[in-house]
Amino acid sequence: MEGGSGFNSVPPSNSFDKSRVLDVKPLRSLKPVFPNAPSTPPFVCAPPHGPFPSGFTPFYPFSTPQGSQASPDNQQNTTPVQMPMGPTPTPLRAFRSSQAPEFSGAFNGDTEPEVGGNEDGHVDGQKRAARNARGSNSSQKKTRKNQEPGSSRRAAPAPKGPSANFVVGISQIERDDGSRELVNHVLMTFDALRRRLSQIEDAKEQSTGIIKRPDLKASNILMSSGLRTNMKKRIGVVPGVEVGDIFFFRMELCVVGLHAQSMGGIDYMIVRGDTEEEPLAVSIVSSGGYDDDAEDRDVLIYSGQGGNFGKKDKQAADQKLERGNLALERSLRRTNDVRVIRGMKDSVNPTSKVYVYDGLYKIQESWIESKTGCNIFKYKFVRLPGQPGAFSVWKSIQKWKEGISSRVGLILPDLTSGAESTPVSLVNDVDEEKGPAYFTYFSTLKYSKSFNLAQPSFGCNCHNACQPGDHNCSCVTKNGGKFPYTSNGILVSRKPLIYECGPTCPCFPNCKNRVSQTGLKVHLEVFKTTDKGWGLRSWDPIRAGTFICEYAGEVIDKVKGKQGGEEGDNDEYVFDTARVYGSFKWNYEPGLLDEESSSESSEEYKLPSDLIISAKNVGNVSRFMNHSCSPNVFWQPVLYEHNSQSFLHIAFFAIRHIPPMTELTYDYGSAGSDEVGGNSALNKKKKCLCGSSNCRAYFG
DNA sequence: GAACCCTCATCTCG
DNA sequence: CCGAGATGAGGGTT
Repeated sequence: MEGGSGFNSVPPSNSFDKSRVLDVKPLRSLKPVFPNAPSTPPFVCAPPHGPFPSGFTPFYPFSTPQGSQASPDNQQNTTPVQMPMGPTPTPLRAFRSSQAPEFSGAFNGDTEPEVGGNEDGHVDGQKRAARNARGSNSSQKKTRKNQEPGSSRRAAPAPKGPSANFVVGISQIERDDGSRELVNHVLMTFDALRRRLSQIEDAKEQSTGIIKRPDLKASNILMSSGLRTNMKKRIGVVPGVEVGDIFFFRMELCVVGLHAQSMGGIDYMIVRGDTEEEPLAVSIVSSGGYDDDAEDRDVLIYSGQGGNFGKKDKQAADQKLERGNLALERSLRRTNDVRVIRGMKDSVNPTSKVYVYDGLYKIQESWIESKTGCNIFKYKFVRLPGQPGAFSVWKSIQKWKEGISSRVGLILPDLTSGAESTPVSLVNDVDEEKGPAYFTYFSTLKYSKSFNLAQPSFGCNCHNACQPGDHNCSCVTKNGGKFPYTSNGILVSRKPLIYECGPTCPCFPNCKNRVSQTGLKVHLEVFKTTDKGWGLRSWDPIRAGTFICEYAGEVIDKVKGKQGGEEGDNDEYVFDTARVYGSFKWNYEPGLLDEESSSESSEEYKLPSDLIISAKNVGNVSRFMNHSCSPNVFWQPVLYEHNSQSFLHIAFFAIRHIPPMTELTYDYGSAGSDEVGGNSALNKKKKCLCGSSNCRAYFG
């Protein structure tokens, strides 16, 4: 693979290594910008193929015992996609007969079927509010009746009462129908709360060994505050949720309206036709509890629910054609789209799961299988064509990792030549360029002198790993008494400055307060973008708050002026904390918990002094991260000691959950206008290519 | 391993 | 008979 063109991969030497030479000019976001269309859902919901057969089919319950409804055995190896032996789709004439023109749109979200029952969630909201009140969270805003009795929400979409529709900034309409911004906001609030609750839990004495569920607590608070969106159930696309989006908790699916059941795998709604009501499936979660067949990328064999399979001390039984199973059956006949969420093991954190929204599917057939004498329903889901890859991307990555198929366009399997514990691949699948320009890989900062603090500084005295609740640990104290990371190493809050344990501290290297010093944890890839030169992305899913990498390079001494002489002027690889960075909010809102001082959770950086780093000649993966005006990564100053001297570092963390193969970006900020040389600062600005809806057009 | 939470279905009461 | 509220069942998750 590597013998080829361009450069030689020479064995790594531990000393100064100039061998990792990649000799092409760097390029970093310099092309003209074509702003993307606003973030509409990435695909249109087109009917999968051709016109459907019309007319009636005789009522076709597969509940009529297994007779002719073949088990897949006798058709297993035939082509899966076209015309199965399943029932003919019944057109949806029963609904909106007056104006349902074609079948196609009728059930895919264009026209909305009536929703029966569950007129709203307020009842539950109140119940929960009451429940919470007796618990410790008494501070939630009261859920009010935000809908007058008798006003159907469909009939009266406009906000009614003047102020009645706002709780924590989300209007009733927004709670019904979301948007990308809203979904992101809700998810970020959820996770910020969750992290904070974990932090509180971590800090408790071990004696209270009760396992708490911060995810449930967080969602509880959101739900009872009305901080959620897409509450209105719907078939098809959920506004603001995109194919490929990932989630780490079932509750996240709930609060954004992707899948309302907190546990159940099948979510459905009652749809009212002219004559009768029937349940139709809107979404399913396949998470491995049943033996679903998820080998194929576009096909999913899904098992019905119930029957006590896999549960201990419960008698297995036949599954019944009711609830979710019934809804799936009806959806098969109605051929409506069903959202599919695939859950799988999180490779980074094996005890938990990742859920990938894999877009819309249709149910193509169903049958009954027998397992240990009991009947199980099986449903064959087939993915609608034309949607962006989601689960399939995961499958590919899995193959790359197993070495079964190598990455297309792979130039180097590890451009760090072992300098990092996790390899970083170098890939170009868009053109012939063989790699970025020469630089030396180095995984941290090169300081020419120490970072002077007024007060002398020393590490802690812990002799094992520092404990979150330990007030004798000076490192914890320096962080305001709050451990900056959760037990699985996720950053809780942005802060003016984070104090980690350093080489001076006697605590073990596995101390949780050294997150930014432990090297890369996710498998990154430097890749050629189509219009921004080289960029950075990850093979692994990344949780919000995950440490990604630090900005490595040579610290520039301001006194000496511009290092590197003339070239300093157009050094594209400078990181400067003195730039102007737009403020943004990442932390939990203290009002949602019983916490007073919001000043304590300031997100403004406060540095002992400015830090300028150049990664032009020496650097790590960070130098490839491009700018975006709506980034998914932010930087955070981190301080730790070495030989009684403090050193400042810049650590990058994920703003939100980042699906695999999504480009990682952060906000480069802009040079202040007070820069020496007047308008030279302006000249240095570059056109932005981030394409986000709130793009500032220039950066740098 | 235990302690959870959301929705739907059904029941009760006015 | 209807709607509002209460209660129970169901389904896995972390």
